[in-house]
This record gives sequence, structure tokens and C-alpha cells, in this order.
Amino acid sequence: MTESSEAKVKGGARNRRVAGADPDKRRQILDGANHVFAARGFDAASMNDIAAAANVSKGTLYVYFQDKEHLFVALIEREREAQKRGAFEALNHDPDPVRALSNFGQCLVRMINSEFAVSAHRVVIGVSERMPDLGQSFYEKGPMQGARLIAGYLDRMVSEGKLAIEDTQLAAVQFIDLCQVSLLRPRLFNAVRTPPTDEEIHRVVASAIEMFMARYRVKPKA
Amino acid sequence: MTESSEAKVKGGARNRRVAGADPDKRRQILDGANHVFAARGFDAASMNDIAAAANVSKGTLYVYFQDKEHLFVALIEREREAQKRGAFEALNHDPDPVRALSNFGQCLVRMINSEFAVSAHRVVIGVSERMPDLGQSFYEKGPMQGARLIAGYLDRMVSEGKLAIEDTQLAAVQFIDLCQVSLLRPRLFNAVRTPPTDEEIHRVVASAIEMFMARYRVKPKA
DNA sequence: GTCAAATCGAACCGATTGGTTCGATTCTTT
DNA sequence: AAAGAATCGAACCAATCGGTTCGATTTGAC
Repeated sequence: MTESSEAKVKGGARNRRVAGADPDKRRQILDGANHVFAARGFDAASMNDIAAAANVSKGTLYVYFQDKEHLFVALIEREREAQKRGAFEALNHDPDPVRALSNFGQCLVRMINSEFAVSAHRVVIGVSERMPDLGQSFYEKGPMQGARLIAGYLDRMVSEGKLAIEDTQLAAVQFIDLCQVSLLRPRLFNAVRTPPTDEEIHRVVASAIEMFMARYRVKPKA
Repeated sequence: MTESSEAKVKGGARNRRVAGADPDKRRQILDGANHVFAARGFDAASMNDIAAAANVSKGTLYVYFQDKEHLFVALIEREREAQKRGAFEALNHDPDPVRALSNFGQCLVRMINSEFAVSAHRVVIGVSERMPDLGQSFYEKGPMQGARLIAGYLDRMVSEGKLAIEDTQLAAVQFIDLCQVSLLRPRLFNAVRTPPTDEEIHRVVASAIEMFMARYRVKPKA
């Protein structure tokens, strides 16, 4: 009874007794959907294309996902979860706020400007008129949560006397946006086809921090 | 030969001897297209809907515009031209850069966050994967041109000794983005359904300028 | 090897799409 | 009033869409 009664072979722990429950196939489908959605947007991506790209029959598609929208949402959540890990720990590994913010800013920018994240942005923004709930959920679980996290960090820095900020919520978003200056917008419009290099990122983030600190550093008493 | 051989009546200067050349009808069509595109995005907007919204037969639609994409581009250009006027003069009416930037920033933000501009952003971003030329053109004729204009103004301020900026191009985009902080992004995702009030705009722009000046004001010699 | 279940694959559905066509109608000019 | 052109409106086209169905085939468990 050690292993024979459940969970078996095929390279991993594939348990194949329930329709639409094979994690390998699910991953396969999401990978295909990723390519197609990224390349054509939500509307122009057809379920036929996705089935073909995933090497899966269309019937199977609908066994694993109820419809096109659910498939898309599942894809976004998978990808976000994968990226969120690791990026936000940079904040706690350096007592100096300049270095901590610099590290974090670069991670954040690299993540947001990746091929997938930019495509997802485009697709979600594109459909958010007809599907406002999707847009709102994407915004709240992504950018908004990131801003809250930084705001919390800034709060700590303020109470430690390392920064002088009145409205940390506003300052957090200012910081995020400053880090994206001249980077994200042209990518959203597809005016720049490749993610920025690390040098570009470093330059923009450095400039962002210089401005941020010029505004919020602790000033000596007058 | 003063007036009878061309240009005539019907409330204005309507000359109706060429197919697809009636400016009133053209405006009518663009107005309808505006509503439909804004409400449903590019893909989900059908030419039938547009014809109905414009009170025009579908045949006439194709007399005035070659196809859906050309109609959409014409709409964007009309609207951009209409909005661009007047906003950029605010820069030259005040010798004090703080007041000039403040006025300009508020105009800019109000314009970019208007119902139409946000919808256009959404639609263009949404299709720019499949139609990169459209996205690039939109970006260059819009945000990029705006940034260049501010950069020119900043150049003047620098040479007049009123500001201390090394990279005016970067500073220009920083200023624009700072003015949009916490305003544009949630609107793009439709997480905020109405344009910001003038009070909100004023608050964000004021904070943007405070940060901008903290970084780029002329500092007394050390 | 046997059996049941998951998957395939291809046909099929109704709806809708962008775009065209054409005779009937409306309007402008003479 | 008569002519002629722009517009209407409705039918029409082929293509494609998301989604369903079902017999044939593969696959895993025993």
C-alpha cells in the first residue's frame, strides 16, 4: 500500500483517474494559451489556435477550462504567482534604503517589462472595457498590491527616521512609476519590441532614486 | 459665379457632388464610431453597430472609409487634433516655471484622463500586438511628441538658469509620468470608472512638481 | 490481457463577422 | 419638373467564431 493505490508513474506523480485533472496536460494547455494570447490578444485568439498550439484537442480544452475567459484568467494567475515570488524579498535584505530600493526597483522593472507581463498588460487593458471586473481584479492583485507593499516598507523607514514622507501611499506609487519612466509605455504600444537591457533599467532606476531621495530624504533641521 | 457653381446651403458649406465627401456625414460617422469603439474595443466593435450608431447605412460607411482599421485611425487623428490645441500654450504664458509646469500639468492630465483618451489608449494598446505600426504611430504622435515639447521648454529654462537639469529628455518624461501617478493606470484597467476630479488632479500635480523641483531646482553654490 | 476512462479528431451548430451588391429612395442642381 | 448622383436598406457572401457532440483511439490501473 506504499505506492500502488494512488499516484503513479509517467515521469512524475501523474494521477489519471479524473477528467481534466492531469497537471501536465493543464500546464501544456496554459503554455499554448500563453503563446496565442500573447501573439494575438484576447479577441483574435481563437480556441482552435490554442488547441493547436497546445497539441490538444479542442474537446479536451473544454474539459480543463470552462470557456475562453476562464482559461485566460487561469493563465494570468499562474504567471503572476510565478513571478511574484522572490522579487519582493529584496526589500528586506539591506538596511540602507537607497540600496534596498535600488535592488527592488530593478527587479520590479525587469519583471514588469518581460515579454509575458507586457503582453498580459496589453490584453487585459484591451478587454477591460467590456470586462471591467477582469481589469479591476488584475489591477488590484498586481500593481495595487505591489504599491501597498512598498508603502509598508516606506512606513517602516519613516518610523526608523531614515526617510521623511508624509503620504507613503502616494510616495510608493511615485516610486514605482518613476522606475518605469520611458520604459513601460513604449512597450505597451509596441513601439519598442524588446525588453530593456539591464543597463537601461539601471540608468532609469538610478535616476528615479535620485529624484525620490531628493524629495524624501531626511533633511537637517533648519 | 460668386456662389452658385460650388459650395452650398444646408446650414453651412456643404458641397454634395462627390461620394463620401460630405463633411457633415463624415463627422456623423466618426461620432458613431467613437461611441462604439469606446464601448466595445476594436475587435468587438462591429461595422453594423457603427453604422447603426451613426444613423448611416453600412454601404455609406464603406464609401467614406476603406475599412475598419482606416476608420479607427481617422477617428483617433481627429480626436487628437481636437485636443492638442490649446493645451500646449500654457507653457509660454508664465515666466515662473513652477506655475507654468503646474498649469500645463493639469491641462495634460485632464486631457489624458478624459473618457475618450482613455478609451483610445485601451483600444490601441489592445491591438498593438497585431498592429504594431498603429501602436507605434499612436505613441510617437502622442506621448512622444508631448515629451519632446516639454523637453524643449526645460531646455529653455536651463539656459535661462531657472532649472538645473542634465538630461532634459528624461526629466520631461519623468514630469509627465509623475503627473499621472495613481491616476492613469487604474483608469486603463477600468478599476476607476470616472475621470479624476480637478481637486485630485491638482493634488497629484502639486506633489509631482514638489518632487520635480526638489530634484531639479537650481541649488546655491556649495 | 482486459476493461474503463481520458483523450483525440473531425464534423457540426448557430451566431456573427467584415465586406459587397443593387434596386429603391432621397436630395441637389439645373 | 426633370435629371442625376448620393444615400439607404436589406439581402447576401464566405469565413470564422466559441462551443458541443460522438465514435474511434489511446492510455493507465488492475
